[in-house]
Amino acid sequence: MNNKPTIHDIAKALGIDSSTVSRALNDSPRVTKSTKAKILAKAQELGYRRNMLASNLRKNVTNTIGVVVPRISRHFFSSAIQGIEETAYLAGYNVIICQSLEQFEREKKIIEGLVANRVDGLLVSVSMETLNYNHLEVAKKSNIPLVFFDRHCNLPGYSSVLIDDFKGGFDATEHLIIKGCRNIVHFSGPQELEIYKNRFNGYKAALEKHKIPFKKELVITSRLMEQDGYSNMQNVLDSKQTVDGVFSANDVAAIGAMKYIKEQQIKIPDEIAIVGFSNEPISTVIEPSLTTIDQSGLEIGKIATRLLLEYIVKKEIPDKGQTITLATSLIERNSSKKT
Amino acid sequence: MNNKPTIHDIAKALGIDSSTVSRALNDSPRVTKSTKAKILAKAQELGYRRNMLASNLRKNVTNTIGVVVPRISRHFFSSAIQGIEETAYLAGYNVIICQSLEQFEREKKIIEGLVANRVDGLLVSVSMETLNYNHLEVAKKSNIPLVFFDRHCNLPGYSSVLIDDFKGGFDATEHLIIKGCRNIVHFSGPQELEIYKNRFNGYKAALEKHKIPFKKELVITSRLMEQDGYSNMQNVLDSKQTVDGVFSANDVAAIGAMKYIKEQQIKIPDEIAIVGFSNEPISTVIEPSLTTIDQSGLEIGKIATRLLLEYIVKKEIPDKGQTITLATSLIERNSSKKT
DNA sequence: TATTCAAATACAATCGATTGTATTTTGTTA
DNA sequence: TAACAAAATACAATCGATTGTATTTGAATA
Repeated sequence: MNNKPTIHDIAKALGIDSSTVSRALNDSPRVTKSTKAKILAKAQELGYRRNMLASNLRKNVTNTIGVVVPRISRHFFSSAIQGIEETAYLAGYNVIICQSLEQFEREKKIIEGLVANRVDGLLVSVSMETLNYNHLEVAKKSNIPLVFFDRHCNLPGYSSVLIDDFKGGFDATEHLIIKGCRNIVHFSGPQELEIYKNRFNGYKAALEKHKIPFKKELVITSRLMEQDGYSNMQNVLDSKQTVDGVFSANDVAAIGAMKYIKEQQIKIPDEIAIVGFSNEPISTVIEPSLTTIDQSGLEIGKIATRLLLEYIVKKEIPDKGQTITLATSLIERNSSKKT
Repeated sequence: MNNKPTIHDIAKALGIDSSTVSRALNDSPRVTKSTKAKILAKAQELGYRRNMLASNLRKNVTNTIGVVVPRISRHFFSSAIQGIEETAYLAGYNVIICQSLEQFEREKKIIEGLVANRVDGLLVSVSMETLNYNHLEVAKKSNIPLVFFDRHCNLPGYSSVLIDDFKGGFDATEHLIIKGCRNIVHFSGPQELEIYKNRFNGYKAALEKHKIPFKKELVITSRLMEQDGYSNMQNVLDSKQTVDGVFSANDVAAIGAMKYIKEQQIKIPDEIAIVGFSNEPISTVIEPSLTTIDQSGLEIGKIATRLLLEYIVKKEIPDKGQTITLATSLIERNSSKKT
């Protein structure tokens, strides 16, 4: 009772060979229907469960995809995970979800662990601290295909599924300009991450298009937590800059900024209009509701998984990766609804 | 290049036996320092990574804990996961996170998968659809210890780490009563789940203590999504009931209700006061901010993991489980701040 | 009934690491 | 230097399932 039954226990109980049991449990045509029935009944009776460790070791496949995201609690990532799971399960794959919590060391350990556990593929959205890519090369050396989604590394030989951050940043900024803003603060994230660089470039391009001079003192870089948005806003207002608009590279920091602005009795959007990025559910709850850039996590997850599964099935990692870019859309709400 | 190096490759390259390599890589005292150094260097050179499948199969241990939650995007669960991960990593265990999305079938498949992959233990918070516990018994039959957290099943032989839902429900309701409410609606969840039953019982007990007659038409059961809160509120107001308070068994439904109430230009808290449950971050963002019951996900995760690790280390599943109940606290915010 | 061939099943190696036991090597002592 | 204990290493079985090959079984045909 203590030890879990194996195919050998079933074989012994029926006086047959374990290979036949294995084939029966895998519904092989090499076993006759009647013995299959006997084996299945005995398996049921003994409460047999296949030991996937042994099976995977022998088959050198795990039917498992490892997913690494910065934080599962972010709506964007949890919907990406949902897209990943849906697609993976349909293809018969399991998914292991891991969060780096934006820490490089954790990310590194996680990837080493997933590689040691021989996942068949990896879907990665890197942390804000990831400047060095050796831990990712480990996967490649182990012949494990890796697809980036959303937050990628600019490395040759990897595929990525991204959203059009440049366009998103551009649209957000231009929206504020059209609403009449001329002094637009931008909250950006670590510039090592392509997504923040691109959103920032979109911001600059929109200013340029509308002949508004770029002022670097209006760009504040942080890790974009709620507290960062709050204190960034405080700093920029304390510095006596003229500010009539804020484009934050994520919603969470935008909400932090709004909390500070509201405390100061400054009117949103009339005195300062605000646009966020990601369309977190919280952006519909805050008052005024937050204008933001929508990015479909579900879709990015599905597409990235499909791409990864292609590589897994073909058993080959392409020499140069492909990049798929998904469109974003601006969702106008009250935080920018100037007349 | 195609195949990953094994201990045998290292052994062959150095002209020694693979058992020595294995011992060296595990830092066994049975291997001399100089050979250890040679082996480590060669392992490094070949890019060796231990195959955990083989190792785990042989050792009959995976150093992995499986976690099943309804939804990773809920703040309470993502902080519980953080507590679980912290505790587990310190003890040298990995964590596999899975979400049932409140679906029984998914939960069943997930648990079967985790059992087949021979996790060393399970931490489970059941879905709203879980009425039947056979899939959980499977774990016990496989000698895998299982600890419930937050949402448990009333099964003998399992340990649980819970919060004091009765007290939480009682406090929430009494708080509304003290604020002067006499017609308090309660949004409850599926009664099969102990947590909702207990919150409901707390609600009834508070009414009773204050001699307010219980009216069953003021209790509405749903799955407590935001949309449910919205339509529950609509229904109860349309039915022309007198309502001056709402105690929702979670924050998300409370927020749905608030959206409807605000649309109807009814004043919160003066005409209707509201209390939620869970202290989701969103409850500080909505206006008025939501009074709620705080439950520490981090703590519940840590304690449940410690308990599970005890069972894993002792290699025994106790005949009768223990139940640990954590205190809750009411956080008063503006949605109930009547004068 | 003997022969043949296909279907069903058994045998045995294998996946990669671990570990108890056996053997060899090393260093120490007489 | 021979003898011996201790240290270092080699041998071989094992974890549980899979799978190519070999053998047996059984049915059909001559």
